[in-house]
Amino acid sequence: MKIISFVATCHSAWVRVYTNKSICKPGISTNFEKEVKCLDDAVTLFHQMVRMKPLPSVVDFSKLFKIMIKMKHYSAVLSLFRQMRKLGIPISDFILTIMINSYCLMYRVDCAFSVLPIYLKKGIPFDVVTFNTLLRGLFSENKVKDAVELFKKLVREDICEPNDFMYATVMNGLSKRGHTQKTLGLLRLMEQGNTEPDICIYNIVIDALCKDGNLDAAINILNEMKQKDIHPDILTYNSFINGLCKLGQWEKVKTWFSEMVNLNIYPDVRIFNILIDGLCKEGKVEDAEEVMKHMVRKGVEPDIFTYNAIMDGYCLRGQVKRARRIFDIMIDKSIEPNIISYNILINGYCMKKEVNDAMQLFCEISQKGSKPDVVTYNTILQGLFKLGRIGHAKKFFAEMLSAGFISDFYTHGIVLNGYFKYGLVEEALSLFNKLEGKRENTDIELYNIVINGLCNNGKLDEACAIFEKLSLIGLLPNARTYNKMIHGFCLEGLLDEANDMLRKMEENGYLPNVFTYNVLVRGFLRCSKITEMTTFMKEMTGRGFSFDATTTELLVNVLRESPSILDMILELHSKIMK
DNA sequence: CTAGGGTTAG
Repeated sequence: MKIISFVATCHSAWVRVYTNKSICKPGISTNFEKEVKCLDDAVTLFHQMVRMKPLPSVVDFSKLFKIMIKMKHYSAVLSLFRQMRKLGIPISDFILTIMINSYCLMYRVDCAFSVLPIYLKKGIPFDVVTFNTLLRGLFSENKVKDAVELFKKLVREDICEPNDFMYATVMNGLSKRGHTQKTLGLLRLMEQGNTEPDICIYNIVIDALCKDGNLDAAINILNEMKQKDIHPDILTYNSFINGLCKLGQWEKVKTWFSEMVNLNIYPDVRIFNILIDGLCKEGKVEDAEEVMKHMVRKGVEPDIFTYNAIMDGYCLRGQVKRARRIFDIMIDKSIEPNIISYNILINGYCMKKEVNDAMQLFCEISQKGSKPDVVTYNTILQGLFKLGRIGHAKKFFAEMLSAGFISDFYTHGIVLNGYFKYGLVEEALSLFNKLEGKRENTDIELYNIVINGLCNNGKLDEACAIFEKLSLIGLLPNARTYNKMIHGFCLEGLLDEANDMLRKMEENGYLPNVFTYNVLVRGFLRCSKITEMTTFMKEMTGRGFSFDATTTELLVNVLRESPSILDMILELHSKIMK
């Protein structure tokens, strides 16, 4: 059954159960929310409030600040807070937490810590919320080490007893930054302590495992949770369905979707978006559009995520014109495109080498009230390098920096790769040296690019020197690093050295993969070392790897010259085919 | 009135 008819069936089942229930939002209506529409309103209200006699309570000030934070006027909140203190208006622990949070939301966790002395001065005790807010701030600036240290300190020195909120903050911070095992460790720690993990905690762990593609482990956690009589909710299903979509396991997606509906969990726009995005990434954009029509019929309105996913789906298939039509439809439905919508289309144009259209759209962004971001620049840079428009690319990179954008890891990768690809070794190394000087050289992938670039430009010695330097910087080579080095040795016909590198790779726990074998086979092939080549080919096919296009082409050429290896090739071929 | 979990682009 197709996904769409399946979704439809599930949905009708749900609608039968729920049609009579009305969904009511909890009413958080305050007078403020209606009155305060912009920053000016908030400031005006604040000045009215401080003149009132008697003064409004600290709760009212908190409410006002909360609204301002919602409107993202963080620095204004801080400035009003300073005025409050100057006027001698009493403050509370709530207000102080709001200040800490404002700093954190501005990515100024250092300033957030400087609020702590005010607690001491006013005799307000720290509580678990104070530290929890600070932990969130640390994570949001990717200061994982500091966050973990603070958390450990709180526990070790008995400064505050972590509650479920704090565990959730730390676990979410860790899991979102790839530390799935540490997240799992904290779950186990909780189970030993006084705080019982709740559905939120389990969802964090399950989501991390699903994102890693480790669905089996996620299911184990789900079963543990069920044994404690904690039931999965829509977010749990979200994680599983997302994980299954990414693995392309559509049959299982159906099973989980139907299970969810049978539990009377109503699919919302987010879970439909996951489904739609999964279908689009797999090239099934028509199915995705069907799902979208279905959700509209059921009263779930598509949002910007829905449209962006479908646009990306068409772009990935090279149908930028259709993507553009979706873009226009979205605007007709009064959904304002965001920078991601533009980036998707720009990427679509760049993939088709239509960089002029991409540039035109780039110019439209600011006219339409949006702002380009680093992704926009990276996408266009990549497009320019792809077309070999080096001069334009250099100019665009310079423009990006002078416009105040901070180049990121992707930018550096794109520019370095581009320079090396067109033989601009000097420029590449000059940029690389700058990055090393700014200590922006903490990612092994950056080194992989440089090693690869040097090898491809006949500078094997310099590549070796950089490879040797890795341990000094404290970076561990990964499988790609070894592959690039092996590739470099093979290019120079240094097959013994390539073999040594392969040994090192295995010693450090990396099994040769499909790239390693292809590179080695090509290396031996080029040097007509047929016996060695045969050994690798057998090992390779034995592990289920096949030859890529470049290797196949080389093989065909070699066959013309030495037909004697034909038998062996046919034998290996039949092994791969079965 | 302060804090926690799910979807998009390079």
